[in-house]
Amino acid sequence: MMKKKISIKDIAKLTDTSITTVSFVLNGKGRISKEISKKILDVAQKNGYEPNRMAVGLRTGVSKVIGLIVESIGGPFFGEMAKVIEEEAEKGGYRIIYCSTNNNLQKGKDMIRMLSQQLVDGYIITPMKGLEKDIQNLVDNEKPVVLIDGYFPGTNIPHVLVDNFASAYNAVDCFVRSGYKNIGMVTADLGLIQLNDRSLGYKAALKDNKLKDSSKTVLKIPFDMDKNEGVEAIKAFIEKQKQMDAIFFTTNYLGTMGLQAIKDLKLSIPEDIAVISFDDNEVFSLYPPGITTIQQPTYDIAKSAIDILMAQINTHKLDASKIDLQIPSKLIERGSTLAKVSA
Amino acid sequence: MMKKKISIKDIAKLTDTSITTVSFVLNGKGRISKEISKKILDVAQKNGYEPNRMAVGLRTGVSKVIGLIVESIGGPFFGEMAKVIEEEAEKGGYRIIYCSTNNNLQKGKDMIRMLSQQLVDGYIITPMKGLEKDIQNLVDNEKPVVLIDGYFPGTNIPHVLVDNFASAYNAVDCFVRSGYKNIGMVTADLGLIQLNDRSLGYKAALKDNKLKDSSKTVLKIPFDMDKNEGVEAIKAFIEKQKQMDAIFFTTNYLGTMGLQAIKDLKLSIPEDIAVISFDDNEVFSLYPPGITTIQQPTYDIAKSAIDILMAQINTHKLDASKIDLQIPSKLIERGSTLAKVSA
DNA sequence: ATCATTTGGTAAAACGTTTTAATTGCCTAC
DNA sequence: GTAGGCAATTAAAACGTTTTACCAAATGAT
Repeated sequence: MMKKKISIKDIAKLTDTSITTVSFVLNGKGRISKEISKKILDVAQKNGYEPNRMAVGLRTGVSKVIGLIVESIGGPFFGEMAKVIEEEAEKGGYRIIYCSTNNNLQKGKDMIRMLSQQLVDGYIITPMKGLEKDIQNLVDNEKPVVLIDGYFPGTNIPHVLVDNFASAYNAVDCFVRSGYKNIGMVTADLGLIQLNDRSLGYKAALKDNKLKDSSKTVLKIPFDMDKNEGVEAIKAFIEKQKQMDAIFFTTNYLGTMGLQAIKDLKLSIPEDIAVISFDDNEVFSLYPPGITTIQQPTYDIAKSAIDILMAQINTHKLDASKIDLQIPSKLIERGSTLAKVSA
Repeated sequence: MMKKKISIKDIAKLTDTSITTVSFVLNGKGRISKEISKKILDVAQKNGYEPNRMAVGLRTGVSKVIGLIVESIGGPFFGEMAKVIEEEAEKGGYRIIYCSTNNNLQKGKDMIRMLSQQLVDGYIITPMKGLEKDIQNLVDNEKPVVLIDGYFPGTNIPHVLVDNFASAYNAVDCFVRSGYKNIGMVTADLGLIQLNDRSLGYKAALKDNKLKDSSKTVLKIPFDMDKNEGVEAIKAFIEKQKQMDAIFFTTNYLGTMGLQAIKDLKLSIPEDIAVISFDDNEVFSLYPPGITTIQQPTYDIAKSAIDILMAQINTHKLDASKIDLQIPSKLIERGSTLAKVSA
């Protein structure tokens, strides 16, 4: 059965022309007469000719593949992104090769090294601490790169992400508008700039609202803590901060851990404690009384990222080094931040 | 800056040997003396030599890439799978190129066609109606293929999936054990064999338990219905079936729609209605009182799939056509199926 | 009529590898 | 000492494209 793939050479033979002619016709390059063109196109069509990407890649140095390196595709945030990126890339004839690092630095380095074996034409990467050198190296070698969801302060690598500072600021503002005054925060210890920006936004908002900004109101979950331990830590935190009437979770997974903790403590939302979490997801919309969240504009982020990458790929001399896109988020207000009734 | 990639030819020049010698040493093939080997290895190492995958691919016809075609990587089920597959593939030096079809048949066909341009060495595909021909074609051309999450009845394509029949059967059994007798089902109209198997399991269990099996107790949500419409449909269904005291949702997304519907109707779980859903996820564990779910063994499925694929790739003559792996699921019992108290 | 230009087409090199078959020198056996 | 065998190395072909440079014939200008 195994019908051999047909090559440009076969087509040349079949149409009594030369390899060059066929290549020209197929790529619309040289000047070939209508008749011959038609004949070649017909034969190619009929035999289902598809160019051998390896050969093209070898000859041209272009793979038509872009590398997507994310922390974990499992999350609700990246799944959505991946979809958009893939869809958009496909329009330009590009495919996505996907790798996840699971926050493992060595794995990240390995992935970059592997992909750089003239395998991909560009990169979309969620940066992690320690990868600066490797990524900068790509940029220096004139490989198109776009960072999403984070960036490296002080470097010139284009990036697009949500406006973390403003988002966190707005969250606190929302609490304040509803009458909450003792606002705690739970964040993670991943060394990620985006989390840091969220912390800064939180602190700035507290300050602007003349609320107490004690380091006591902040809990940092170590990056290697598992889910159960995390829940316990949050429970302890809540019990210790008796006066706290609102909590801001800086990531989606912290938010669900927080809900578990609050449930375990048999506290009610928002009467005992109001809640806002980063990253909207199904849990938050469904969980009674509905959890107020900061919805990241995943579509916009992904779209912008791939657009910028494509622009770099297509026009070689584009200077993308100054691109710093911070996209506003949307605060989805739900029951967990209803106005406080009494004191 | 742009340092040219070093090639095997460069190494040959640098070490005063031939291209062949270098290739042999690097691949541990020919018989080359220790000294020369060492010299070559050293130079290669020092210059960070990496083989050009395109060239290797062209010459050998092996791309070291496998294609993963799924319905949507967004879902909780596939995100997890993708991770395992990627991890496992990497051990064999393979990378994953990923595409999603969004249940669009043409897109599925296109993806297969694109990937087959000698781009990938094997496929892991979640099958959809209408793709039989295209996939069978791959198999006929001796491309390794493994289907996950579904299969084509009557064809000889290896597949691995959860035991849908038994899983649904167990769900009904669980209801019965807890005293529920009027058990409805909500499923989708996607033409997927796995959903069909779940329906069969449900019906068989009803029959074995001598419960009424009326087509009235089954709701089929059309595949093109959006979320809100779906919720409304489920609400109407519940209101109409007054005597119904338990519902089985055949997929994860139907389950969350169902929760929304039940919430809207202000019914309480499990007093007014007991619930089981396919596909465990965070919502179900968190949503009070905890929703009983059928947890798919994602790890096992993914691991088996990639293992079978690798086996096919590595030993060309493996006959995988008879592989039909149905892996048991795990019923996670939570509050939504607590024993019924009275009648 | 002659030279320049355009038009339609092709030969051949190159991309970086793998692999087959050949070459050289050396050793062993008779 | 010569035929055969083995060890170490390499030349060259091939994978399927793209592209440069060239060629022949036809057209146009003088």
